[in-house]
Amino acid sequence: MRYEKGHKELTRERIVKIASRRFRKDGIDSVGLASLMSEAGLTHGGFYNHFKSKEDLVATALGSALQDSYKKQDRQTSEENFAGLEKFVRAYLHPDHRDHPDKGCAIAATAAEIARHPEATRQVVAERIEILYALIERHLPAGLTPDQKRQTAMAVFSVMVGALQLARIATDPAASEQILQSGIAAALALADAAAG
Amino acid sequence: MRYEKGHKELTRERIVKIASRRFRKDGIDSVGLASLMSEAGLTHGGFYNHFKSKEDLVATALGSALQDSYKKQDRQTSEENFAGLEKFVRAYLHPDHRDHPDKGCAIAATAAEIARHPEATRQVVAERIEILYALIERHLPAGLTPDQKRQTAMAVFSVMVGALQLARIATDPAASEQILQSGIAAALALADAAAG
DNA sequence: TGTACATCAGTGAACGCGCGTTCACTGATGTAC
DNA sequence: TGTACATCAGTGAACGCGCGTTCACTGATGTAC
Repeated sequence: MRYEKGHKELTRERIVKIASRRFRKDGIDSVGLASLMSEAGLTHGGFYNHFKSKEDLVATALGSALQDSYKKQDRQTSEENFAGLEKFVRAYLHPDHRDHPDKGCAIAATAAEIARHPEATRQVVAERIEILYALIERHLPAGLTPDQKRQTAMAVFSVMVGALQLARIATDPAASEQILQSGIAAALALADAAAG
Repeated sequence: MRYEKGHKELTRERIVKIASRRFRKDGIDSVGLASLMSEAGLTHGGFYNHFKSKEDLVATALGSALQDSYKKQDRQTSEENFAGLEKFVRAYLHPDHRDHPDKGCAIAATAAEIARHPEATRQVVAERIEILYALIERHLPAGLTPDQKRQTAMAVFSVMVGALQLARIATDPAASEQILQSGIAAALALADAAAG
């Protein structure tokens, strides 16, 4: 049957939103198209009206998830100074984020898996990561050269991603908490050291 | 048919070695038991003579991969000082390691996936990570308290894991190289700052 | 030393199931007249 | 305004395939006598 104008676009957005949550929760490979479509209230046959392949959806959903993360972070930590960076880092390495990957950073949730995907998908993600570096750089001292800023932003994000993943693996709650804390301290120390 | 003494143990070790390589190369979920057994020159039916489930193999193979990593690192960087740490960090964040996950660190290759596995599996991995923290701590200045050492070791390893994964995602070779360099600089700065 | 038998690592077929992808079909709405 | 028809998002069955797991069977070797 024929549907009202805008109906297809809404359905597509619904699929992308569900996929971006499920990929972060269960990993990309584990999520089947049939279960995804059924969660969207559809049968799986219609998937290819919206995407040319699963890989197409993967790139779209990861890109969307990362864009949403930035919007959220930007709203919360708009101050372009060290305090803003501290808020950003503390929110990222908060137990809430550790315990809810499905609503969190898609990089931390799928990094190793993304690395095994085709260049086209990695390119989409790489572009979003560039934006994230830029977002971190905005909070760094003005005196630094662009290269120093980029270098520091990369290191800060590396420690954030690594610490979150290690905290998620840890079985001992105290050890997990300590990893988060060490990540916060390290990220801030790196940003601070770059300033001095 | 009946086999010579020690035959079964050799077969088991062969399966574990192949699994530990394949899990790092392709991810845990993507590797099927049939293809694993066939690579070991066996049919898949015999798998359950050696392991009680795929999950059993996953824990065994990850534990084995990590143990092998430590042996290798220990041989290469036995100096218990900053120079030893620098060697360790530079080897970990070397392009060779980035480009050959199948022979590298199992944490960096599967971190987010491990976090989704049952507690028993995560426990095995968590114990190996503890050993890795201890290995890093041996290279830190003697003056630090045990807590300071642990905190620093966690942060150093976090930045190593995060940087390696981000370098593997990057599509631009120069950006990938820069991530590795920023990780090296950051890991050493963190260890150095802890000393001062 | 020679024979009879128990052992058990590995075989190969089968279980039900989900995978990504294709395709002929449906039918309410938008469009053309 | 009313009728005829084209559109196309979504349906549901089917494709070949691989998944983890189970199980009755094989047959060369080790063991007992």
